[in-house]
Order: sequence, then structure tokens, then C-alpha cells
Amino acid sequence: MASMTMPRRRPGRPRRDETRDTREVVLAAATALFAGRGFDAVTLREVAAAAGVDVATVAHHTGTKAELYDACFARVFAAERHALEAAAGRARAALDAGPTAALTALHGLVDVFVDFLEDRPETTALWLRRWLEPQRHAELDQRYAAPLYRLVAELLDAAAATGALVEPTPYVTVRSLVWAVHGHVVALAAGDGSRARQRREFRAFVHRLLDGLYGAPGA
Amino acid sequence: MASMTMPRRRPGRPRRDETRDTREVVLAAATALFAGRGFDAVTLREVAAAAGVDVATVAHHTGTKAELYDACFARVFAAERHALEAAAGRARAALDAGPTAALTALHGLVDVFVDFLEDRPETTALWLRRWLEPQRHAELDQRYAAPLYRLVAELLDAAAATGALVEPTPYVTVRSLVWAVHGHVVALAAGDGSRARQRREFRAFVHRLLDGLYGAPGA
DNA sequence: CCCATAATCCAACGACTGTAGGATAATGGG
DNA sequence: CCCATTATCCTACAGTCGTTGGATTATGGG
Repeated sequence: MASMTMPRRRPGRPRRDETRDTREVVLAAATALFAGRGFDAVTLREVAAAAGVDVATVAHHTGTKAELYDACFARVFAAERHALEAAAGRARAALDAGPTAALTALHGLVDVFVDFLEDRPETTALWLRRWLEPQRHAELDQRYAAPLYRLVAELLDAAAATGALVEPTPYVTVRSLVWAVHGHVVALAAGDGSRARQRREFRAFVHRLLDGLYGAPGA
Repeated sequence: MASMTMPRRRPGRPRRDETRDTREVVLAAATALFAGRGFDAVTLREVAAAAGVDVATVAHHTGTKAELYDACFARVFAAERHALEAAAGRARAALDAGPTAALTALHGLVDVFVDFLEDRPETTALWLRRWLEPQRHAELDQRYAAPLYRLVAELLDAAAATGALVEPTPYVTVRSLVWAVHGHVVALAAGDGSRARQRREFRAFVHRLLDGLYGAPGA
């Protein structure tokens, strides 16, 4: 594939300006492959071919296969975290300007998040694959997801106010609801916190969500 | 494992009342393993050991490994579809009784869905794994998800009304939002429909969701 | 009782995998 | 110019995988 467009690099010590270049190419190729087909389905020979290098070169730069996988995650997650924290910082700065500015800032934060994932679907794929590994789940949740969730949850709390209702797009609503349920089940499987409380809170949330979007009859 | 508690079945033609029993045991064991670790990470020898039979017996009952995988999906998805359609039918019957009964029925439908997945986490795991396979995505979406989404979307439309707002649980809100975004990106990768319209609609949805839960400042 | 049937297991094959050892060649510093 | 350094590739190895052929043993029908 890549060996057609760019012939393989001949052996020899690289020049100073192109050091660490191969590692980056390998990481990018491996990230795309892992995101598309998962850890076990991807072979190191595929990664090497996609990067236009030999198998041994991959090992030389990134060590074992598991270490290569971790390196791909670290790269992608660092980028996501950086983008989100920057946007959250901007939103937090707008909190003091009143409820209107706060809600607008919240919209902006969500937009940044959506934009980021839309532009980098491999981030979503890697997140989901990692979430499906039971052992990794606790680490993922505590070290990465939970801090960001708390960050945005505080913003939500600070931006709380009252307002009106609008007509939603039903199909998008259902799909989002379904994914929210899946996320709930995955979080439940992680087993942090009281299981009964989690179930009660989530059920109340989806009911409120429907009420908020479609109107609670009792009000 | 299973060979300790229950010794392996000796060869020989089974009695009439225990026909098809082994196939069910194999499917259950394979479903649990596939849900936990994915297609490629699970070996047929593991499935055989978990079911307490030999590898060749697995092949004899379920054919190739891919066919075994498909059989596991078919079993799990059929159960989910059955439960959801029954609940949707009940909700649809309650639509004519006014907006209050309609919204209550909607809550009931969502509860059935949440209950089902909470009780069978392997369903969520298999769904997510299947969603991550690019080739399978179109089939999954068109033949299974889309009909159910449309079904519930029609219910939502019919149940639309106006009402009040409530204070949500921020952490649950954020997590659900994040999963909704992931679901959006996955749907985007499927590539059905206009990409620009999908992006616009989803962005509008999450904004309305925040407005509905926390109050739009303009109203 | 006897034989066709059917389910199970054993053994093995070919293919592919991750990984390591060692040869090769190009650069940078002296 | 010369040598240590470094990146790259080729080769090979042990292990595991999915799959298959055939032997073994119990059942059911005649």
C-alpha cells in the first residue's frame, strides 16, 4: 500500500531532522487500524505494511504489541483531553456573566466536543473498544472520564436556570436515548457506587429528559 | 471448568428429550465469552471448555466460528426485539387515552428497555461490538435499529405536549450526553443520509436537551 | 438382536501470529 | 577519514489458531 507511493526507507542512521518521524507514521497507521478492527484483529505485519516499514521496525519503535496499543490510546486521549479542558476553561470563564452567557458557553463546550469527535472518529472507536474491556474500565473511568464528567457537571450546575420547551427531532432523540442507556449499562458493569442508586438516578434522568423535551403532563 | 462440575458427555446418540441441549449450552457459553472479550480474542477451544465439550462438538453444532458468532447475535437480538415490540405495542395502545397516559406509557416503554439491558449486559456488549464493525453497521442499522427507532419516534411524536422543567443529576446528564455524542459519531460513520443535515440536527438536539433540562435563557 | 444414525472426542494439519537475533547500511562526531 | 551509533530489514522460531477426517460409543427402529 504505502510501499507503492513511498519506497521503503533504506537502512542507515537517520538525519537529525527526520528523527522520530517513523514512530509517528507507525502510530498513525496503527491507530487507524486498531480503531477500525480492534486489537486482536490487527496484525503487526498489517501495521508495518500500512506504515511502509518492516515488522521489526515497528517493534523497534514501539516495543510489544500491547505497548503499541497503549501508545495509540495515549496519543488520541491526550488530544481529546487537551481540547476539552481548553474549551471547559473558556466556558468556566463565561459563567460569571449571567445565565444567558453561561448557557451559551455550555452550548459552545458541547459543540467543541461534538466537533472533535466528528473530525476524529477513531477517538470514538478506541473509547468504545477500551470501554468494552472489563479490566481497563475502572482505570478509564477513574483516571479519565470521571474528572472530565465532574468538570462539565459543575458547569451544568452553575448554569442551571429555568426556560421553555421545543419540539425535538424524534429519531435523533431515540438514538441518543438508546446510547445513553448503553452507557448506563456499561457504567453499571463497572460497579462503582451503589448499584440501586445508579439505577434509580438514571431512570429518573431519562424520565426528566422526556418530560423536558416533550412536556410533563402534570405541570 | 465445567468439566469439573459436570463430566463430559460420553459419545453416543442422545435421547429424544435431550436433543438440541448441547447446542443451547454452547451458544450460552459463546455469548458470554464473545460479549466479554470480542470475536477475535475468544478461541473455540475456550468456548468448548466453558461448555464442557470438545472443540469438534462446537463445530458440529454451530459450524464455523463466524456462524457461531452470528448465532449468538441472533439469539440475543431476537430476545431484545421481542421484549421491545411487546412494550411498544402496549404503549401504542395507551396513546389514545390522552397526553398524560401517553407520557406515562412512554416512561414505561423506556423502563422496559432499561430493565432489559440492565438484566442482560451481554446484549449491550454485543451491540457495541457489532456497531464497531464497519461492514456490519449498515445491516445493523437498517434491519434492526432503524425500525425500532422509528417505532419509538412515532410514539414520541404522538405523545408530544408541553410541561415544566426539573433539576437533573449533573453526572448522569454528562455521561448520557457523552454516549449520545458517541452514538452520533458512529451513525455518522455509517454514512446514511446527508452528513451535513445529521450534524446540524444532532447539534440542535443536544442544545435543546440542555435547554430543556436547565432552562433556555431566551424563554 | 442388529444395523443405521447421530453425537461426541481425539489427533493432526496448514496457516498465521508475536517476537527475537543478527546482518546491513547510512549518518554524526572525532 | 574512521568508528560508534542508529534505524532498518531479513530470517526464523515456537506457539496458537480454525478446521477437518476418522474412530468411538450410545440410541432408536426394525
